[in-house]
Amino acid sequence: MSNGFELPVIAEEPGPRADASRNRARILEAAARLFAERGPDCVSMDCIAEAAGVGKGTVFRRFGSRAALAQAVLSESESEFQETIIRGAAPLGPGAPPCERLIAFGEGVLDHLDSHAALIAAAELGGARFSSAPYGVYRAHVALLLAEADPGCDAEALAEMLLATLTADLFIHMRALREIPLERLKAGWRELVSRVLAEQPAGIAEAAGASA
Amino acid sequence: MSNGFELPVIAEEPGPRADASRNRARILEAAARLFAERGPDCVSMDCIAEAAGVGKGTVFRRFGSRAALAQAVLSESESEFQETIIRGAAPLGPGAPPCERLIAFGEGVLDHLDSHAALIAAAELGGARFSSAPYGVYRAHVALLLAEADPGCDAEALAEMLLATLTADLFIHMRALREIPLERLKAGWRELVSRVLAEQPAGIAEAAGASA
DNA sequence: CACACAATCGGACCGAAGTCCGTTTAGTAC
DNA sequence: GTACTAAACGGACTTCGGTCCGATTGTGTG
Repeated sequence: MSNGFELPVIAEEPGPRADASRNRARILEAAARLFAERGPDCVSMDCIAEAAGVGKGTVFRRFGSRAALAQAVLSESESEFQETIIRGAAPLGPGAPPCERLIAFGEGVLDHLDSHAALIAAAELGGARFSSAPYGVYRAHVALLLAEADPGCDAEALAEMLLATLTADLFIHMRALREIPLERLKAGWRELVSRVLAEQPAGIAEAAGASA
Repeated sequence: MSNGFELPVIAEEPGPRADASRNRARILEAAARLFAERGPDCVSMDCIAEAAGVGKGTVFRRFGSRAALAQAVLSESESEFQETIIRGAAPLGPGAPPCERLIAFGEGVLDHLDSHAALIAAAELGGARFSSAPYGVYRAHVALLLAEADPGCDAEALAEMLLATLTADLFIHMRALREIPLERLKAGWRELVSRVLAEQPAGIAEAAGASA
């Protein structure tokens, strides 16, 4: 590989080729613009490829699928939100009691959905939701808060169930089809979380569990 | 339309043509068989049409979409379950207190998912879940039980949120990907419902709601 | 600068859902 | 039995997500 006189080659990361990263940026830009202009449902992948000035194969090689492209378009606002959760001010960030943080978290997600519902729905298509990076972060965050607030509960399962109430599909159904205003959804979330984390009269689940 | 001597034509319901209903039955039979044999994800609509001995156009004219066909295949076991909920024995049917009925309902849905997850997932594709007949029944049922157990709550919103924890997508994710056993999912549901319907220390949601 | 090679490109291609429309047929009236 | 019509039929067609592979090009080397 090298003789004694050259600089040692330390796992030289090749780095992406110039045209590759340029095309990646072009595609993201075109996708973001078209999604915003016409709505994600009215933009095909061919269309994005053409607008970006690349072949369709390139779009799929870079992003793998339509859902993944939508996730990539969202990733900026997404990391911003995650940053606020992890290092931001209370009650969203650390400092507030877990119940309040959980409430603030759900309200934050609902706000996020309110601005990008269609795009987030596209990013969650076909089970992509569960394998996405943000979902992993959310799951860990909610489970941690639950465990902190009530060490006796099944935080893993409850976290996943609580997150199920914050999907884009349900949000769109509630807002558009059933015409429930955003504020009522937030109130519903507060109600749900408050009840889940209220002090439990001992042994309720066990007593009712007889129906199994 | 008629002279005075003929029998009056009283909004004569035409009824379906013989070939139409025969084809409908054939398609349902073929779809049920193929879905069961190969799994819903490995059966195309062309394939079902061929197996039923009809053209693809006929399949779509009868059922409208893949999701709707899956719903039709499920409808028998579905109505059975609904019958049990409405007129069956307690705690699933009437007679038990609402909290226990709600727990039994969720456990019943989870059992249903355990036997038909893939097919139910196919039936819920693309927002079809919310517009399906069963979802309407479930929503009304859960909202009624919630209102009965706690007249002060937002039963509509809570019902929709609780149902969100019983989707096929989440079930498949929890069972297959995260390897959570059925019994733990049921325990999670019991825990969730018990907490939501436990006696509320007054004013929790309002106190916490300051984070909005 | 010429070369080599690996990474990238791009568009032809594929399978599947859903639509369209010319053709066929069940049911009815005579 | 014949004629008529509304309904149903069926398969060609369109669109779209995703794959494949031969052509192209960026980049490091001598």
